[in-house]
Amino acid sequence: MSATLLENVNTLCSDCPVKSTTLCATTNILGHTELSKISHVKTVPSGGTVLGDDAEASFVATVLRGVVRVTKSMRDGREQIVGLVYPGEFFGRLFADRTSFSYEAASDLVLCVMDRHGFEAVLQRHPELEHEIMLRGFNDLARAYERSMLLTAQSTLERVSTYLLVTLDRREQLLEHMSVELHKRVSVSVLTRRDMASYLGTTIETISRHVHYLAAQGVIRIIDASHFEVLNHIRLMSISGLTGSDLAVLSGRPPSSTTSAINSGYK
Amino acid sequence: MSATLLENVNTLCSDCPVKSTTLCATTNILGHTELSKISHVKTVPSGGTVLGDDAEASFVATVLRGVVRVTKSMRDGREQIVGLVYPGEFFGRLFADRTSFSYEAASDLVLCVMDRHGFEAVLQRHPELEHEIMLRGFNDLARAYERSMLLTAQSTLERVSTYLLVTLDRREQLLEHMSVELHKRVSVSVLTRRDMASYLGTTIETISRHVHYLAAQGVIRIIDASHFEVLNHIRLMSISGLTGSDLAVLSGRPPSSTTSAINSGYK
DNA sequence: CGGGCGTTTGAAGGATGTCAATGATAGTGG
DNA sequence: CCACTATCATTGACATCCTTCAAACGCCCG
Repeated sequence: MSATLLENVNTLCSDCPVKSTTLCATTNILGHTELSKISHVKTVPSGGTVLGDDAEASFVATVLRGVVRVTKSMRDGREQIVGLVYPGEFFGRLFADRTSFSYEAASDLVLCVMDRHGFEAVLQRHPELEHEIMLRGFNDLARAYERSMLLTAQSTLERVSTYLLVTLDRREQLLEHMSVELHKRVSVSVLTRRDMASYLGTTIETISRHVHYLAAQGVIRIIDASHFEVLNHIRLMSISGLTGSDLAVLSGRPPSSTTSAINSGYK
Repeated sequence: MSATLLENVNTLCSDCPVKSTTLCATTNILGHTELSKISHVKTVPSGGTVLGDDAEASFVATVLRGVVRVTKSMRDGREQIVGLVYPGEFFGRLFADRTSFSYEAASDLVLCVMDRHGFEAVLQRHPELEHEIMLRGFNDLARAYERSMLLTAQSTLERVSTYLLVTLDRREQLLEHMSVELHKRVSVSVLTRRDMASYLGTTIETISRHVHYLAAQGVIRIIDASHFEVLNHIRLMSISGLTGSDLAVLSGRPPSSTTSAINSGYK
């Protein structure tokens, strides 16, 4: 694990790497102050558990750096990744005492952790924040529905293609925010093959085969096991079978969230 | 279609068949009055479209009778049921101009329809209602995650078993509310085989085979194509591979929603 | 240099989809 | 009232995608 990422983490909100996309950006100074009072920065090394399954839901958090995997286990031990949480996104179980899923570090994590009860109290005083939480929940739901289709209607090759497109999209979103233009068109998977397989509902062998098939077709170029240059974006989209708006939902770019109109009512 | 179900529908809230489990039950007289002003009863015959995909999200609704199927289509025409909405539950796309999914009548429907903008306005004036909408969204999300696991980690036999258990549970919930004790342990599928297949991510042939396999094992008794008596509940649960709380989530029985504590803050 | 982990590659087997034909049921019109 | 037709469900034979099992390879780190 790259220890450098977890060292010397700045805990000032003004230096927050995702401040423009978090909940904090949707409230006023007062709400912001209240939130900062109950939050603190926490790091979790890759593979670590943030919140176990059926554990006390004592806190919620925003991801500052890294990716959280949300998993669900069956009685016999089979485990399945049901969702991923990317930087700027919020996760945790609100208004319930116990978690229904396990939250784990898919990579080295930097989190902005908030006490759950404290957070719920802030929500009560700030309807605009609760509104934002609700909207984010709707987006999560749309993404989950999209994934339902992905996991059943799509073949494994289509799923792998979709995954490459989503990671590419997410990477470009991050670069946009950081105002950097280099290394575009490169899809970066923070997940190990094992996690990819679990997330896509298949096996590491099948993924390996499909990735190499796409490379043989000239659609992508394999840089290393987790970096892929997308050579033919159109073709990759065509193979994935998805529409642009499908991918937007999966990449966390809400297609037409007309939240501003209603939001203004709260100010 | 059974036309009788859609005839002479009573439009009085006091006669609402699901009044104890709807949103309406979570607000005060004032909110209730506001809601009733913007709502009206609407019937849709089985197979009809309630809201098309990428249509104007002009209204939202509560299901009074019947089941709504939420579907998503791919470019090439493949269609997938991503969710079902049962009586007492709410559906629709809030705070967005266009739907991302298609909502269709899986059976004859009686809906309590509300103008979307009007409903959003009521939510603004009644935080306790928006809070309830949010909680229901969280439950929907948990159910969608549960389904992600179901559709990938589980075999088709396990999925069929799960479906039978869920329909049994939902039926018993309905009977509870209606204070009737007859025909317990009978699983009733309102879905056609085609819809079942789409919902479970498999084919009608596979479902047919598994249902008959379960009957041959003495786990269920096939009454007709849509009615199944569950003879060995323990065994069926064991075959499904799920835990009791997994099934609770899928059946719409939230395991431990401690909403009362926070809700009291609003009153 | 050696061990362990992650990935790749190959071969074989199985679960499930596909194709096809028959049977059951309900609604329709004569 | 009864054939007639359409839709749905069942059943069988076959095809195939994908998993499983197995082994080799590469790479990082001790």
